[in-house]
Amino acid sequence: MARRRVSNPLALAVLSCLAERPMHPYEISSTLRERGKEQSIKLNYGSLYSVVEALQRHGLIEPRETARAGKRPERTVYAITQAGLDEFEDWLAELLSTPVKEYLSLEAGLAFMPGLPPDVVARLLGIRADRLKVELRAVDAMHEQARQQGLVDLFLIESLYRRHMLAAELEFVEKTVADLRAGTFPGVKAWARLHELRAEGMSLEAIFADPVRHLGEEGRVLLPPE
Amino acid sequence: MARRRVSNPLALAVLSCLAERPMHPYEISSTLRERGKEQSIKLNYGSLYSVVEALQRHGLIEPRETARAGKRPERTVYAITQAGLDEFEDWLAELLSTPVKEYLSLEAGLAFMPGLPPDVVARLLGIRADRLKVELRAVDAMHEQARQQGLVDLFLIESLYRRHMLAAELEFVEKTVADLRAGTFPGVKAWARLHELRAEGMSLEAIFADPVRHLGEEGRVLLPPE
DNA sequence: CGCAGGATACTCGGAATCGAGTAATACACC
DNA sequence: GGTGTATTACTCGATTCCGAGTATCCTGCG
Repeated sequence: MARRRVSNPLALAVLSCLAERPMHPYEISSTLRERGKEQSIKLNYGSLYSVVEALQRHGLIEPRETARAGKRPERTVYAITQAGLDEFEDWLAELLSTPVKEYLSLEAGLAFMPGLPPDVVARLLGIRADRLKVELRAVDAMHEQARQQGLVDLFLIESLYRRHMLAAELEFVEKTVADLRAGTFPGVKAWARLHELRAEGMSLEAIFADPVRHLGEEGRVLLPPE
Repeated sequence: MARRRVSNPLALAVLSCLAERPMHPYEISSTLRERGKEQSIKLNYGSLYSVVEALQRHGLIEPRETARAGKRPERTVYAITQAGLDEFEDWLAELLSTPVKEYLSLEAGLAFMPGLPPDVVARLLGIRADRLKVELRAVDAMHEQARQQGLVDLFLIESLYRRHMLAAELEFVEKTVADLRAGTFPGVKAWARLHELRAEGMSLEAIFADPVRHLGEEGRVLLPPE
């Protein structure tokens, strides 16, 4: 992703619009919004205009005409160049063929999960599960409506993917909550004990200094591997 | 996420380390790396030092001592404050309980998928599926090794989540490839025809002007809803 | 006819990001 | 004792991001 001349995904959206026909920046943003693409690509004005400028600088698009209606700010209409078309296809091919490491917010949360006691984590993840269900219902309602308007899957595919991933996350969260609640989550006893001691005023440093003594055999997992 | 004083997730990682004991920035980075957290949180030096400075500015951490060994650059050791501990717990709770809209790169790719012909897309997604399988095997090997070293799920949870999501993505990609190959993907005929016409030199604008004529009945989906 | 409210069309500058570069020390090995 | 490579520990500034703010125009309604 880093080696692309213009790396903001919004640039791909701009190229995609201009591959259809010349437009001015604001028209691009309206078109994307109308088609629901702003669900898949972060769209904000600041980025749009700087991305358009960068695309022009690199010869991927070029200004076609600058019309001025009345005292409005002038609108510059851009057209895609051959280099831009090539870049669009190449970029799209890369996006489809090559997984990139994404930093999901839940992954960050889970990475530091032991920082809260297990019963609290179970409660919080339970809340997340409820919210995911709400989101899933909203996506389903949207699909229902889109289908009634005659839209085929071809134009909903990114949303279907989104739904699939939401459902997968829900599955994982619910399984984790169940394990925590049932006490079958490996290491949960030492984890709970650690937070009890902390609540009694013991410092993490003191607990880590001799985990087996403070947390029992399960505390052994805190010792360095060697 | 926007209302947090320091919004870079790396700040959460810093707080998490300092909740254990005071450290200097470089030590934080080594600790995170050692524990594999840099898989879940983007860690680079530039961000680390600016995040530490921001945390200090907001009173979430404070400098404890600045040691200088020889002519080395001085190392400032930071400790977490009570405000920092509160922020850590609150942030963690939010991450666990509240889904946020993430912009996945495949979602962007799928959103503009019709920009390439269906057979090409099928091939590209096939490549992606292969790469996902490679990644899954790598994750599995890592887990195998971690378990042999006595690590419990508690410290692998973020990686287990990652694996779960990778598997879900693979499932979606394989299903889509199968539908495309079988020709059962809704709208695929018009989509393929559109790229044939383009290859013959017809412009997208011309095709969109009268989709039903150029693409047959299936082309109707390109007409505006009304 | 006047005017509120929405759509159109951007601008701006402060904040965040990033990774290459630097510079000192430690350690191994010949 | 010299040399080369790895590790420690950061710095810097060029880019990128972003969203609140601004200014104009259109439209319908009383």
